[in-house]
Amino acid sequence: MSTTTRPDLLQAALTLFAERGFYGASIAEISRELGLTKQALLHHFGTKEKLYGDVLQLINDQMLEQMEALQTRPSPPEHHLEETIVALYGPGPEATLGARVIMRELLDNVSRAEQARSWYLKPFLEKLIDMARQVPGHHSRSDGELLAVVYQLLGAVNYFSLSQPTLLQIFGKKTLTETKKAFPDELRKLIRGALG
Amino acid sequence: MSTTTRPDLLQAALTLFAERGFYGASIAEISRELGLTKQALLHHFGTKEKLYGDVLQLINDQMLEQMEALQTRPSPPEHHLEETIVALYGPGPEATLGARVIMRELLDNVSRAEQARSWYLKPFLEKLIDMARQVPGHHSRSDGELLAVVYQLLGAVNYFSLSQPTLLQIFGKKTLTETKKAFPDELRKLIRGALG
DNA sequence: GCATTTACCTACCGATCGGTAAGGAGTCAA
DNA sequence: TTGACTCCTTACCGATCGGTAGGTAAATGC
Repeated sequence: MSTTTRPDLLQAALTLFAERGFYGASIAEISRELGLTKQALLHHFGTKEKLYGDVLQLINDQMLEQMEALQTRPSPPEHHLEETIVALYGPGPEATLGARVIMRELLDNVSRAEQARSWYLKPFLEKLIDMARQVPGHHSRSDGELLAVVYQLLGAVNYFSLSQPTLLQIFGKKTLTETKKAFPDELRKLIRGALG
Repeated sequence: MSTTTRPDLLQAALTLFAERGFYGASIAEISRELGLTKQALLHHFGTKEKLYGDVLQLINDQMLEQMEALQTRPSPPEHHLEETIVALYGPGPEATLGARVIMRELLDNVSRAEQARSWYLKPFLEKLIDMARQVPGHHSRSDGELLAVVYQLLGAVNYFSLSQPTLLQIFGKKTLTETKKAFPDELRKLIRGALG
């Protein structure tokens, strides 16, 4: 097995799935990105669905890796969750590629046949729920209640990240720069409000 | 022009665009939903792009209508924004159809050629920014800063709404019921935290 | 040194995509 | 009665979709 082709194809697939979605990105285009034919891609991944599954797996691994990197520095639990959420806010476009794919997956797997893929997200969400339960005053809350808290925080940070290109078109560079600058501080205020 | 066909087609298109996205929903399937041929649909709307534009227009009209309905009851400004955000939280699946299409539009118009459609969202966002500025302590803040606040609140409510089908698969009915029950109260706590 | 596997290719498949052409059935006004 | 218009049809079109079949050339294993 070539040591570079497969990861390169995975990265190209991640980018195109993020930009155009599962239906909008064709395997011909993904492979063309590297000067290959779609049959080279099918040789490595079998089907488009399997390629997509591998992309989701890659994103999941990267997210968990990032979370564990943060966990090495010990800190009070409420800070820990706050830092984890804030860390999800990557202002650059390439930082949000994974978030875009996940958002599309959340939207799509309602209708697509194979739905088992949503389970890729479970470890990540459970880790966040555990973190929330460590916060003073939340020890005895149920998973469901904590999921509400966690998901609102996830939405607050992710929704904006995904919308940045569109917001740039609507409001222009100057306003969006102000927004990006104000975002982390506002986000921390919001997190503390939500955690009581 | 038939008075029922066109709105029916629009509604079917809205549903399918919400479920499968612009690329995933074909005009053949949309029209088949109503027992017509795709040529009947093309007769009414010309092209798929135009149909999609009309769907966005419909969603925009409905959202502004809902906002104006809330505005009739006078209330202190911080309550007004809070109620507007909370009202966006519709637990049912059909209530979030518009939000799904908008989310897909936010994701897609990065790559699609015609980007002018994102302007459909501008009046809605500007109205929210105005509301935020009425809140005590926020009178002198810039549009960009207020956009950060508003967008975090939008994300907090919308991200969960869109994710409900997936969360049901991951966590099961019992946990999700807890989450839905806890959601509005947590949301209000979060909003008050964000607005200081 | 020979067999197998890997990594790609060209050629092709049926299905479906968005869209065009042309016309039929019904309504309505002149 | 005729012409115009609306609504919707069948019959296509070229392009592209995901995927299969079969082969080649190079690397790898024994």
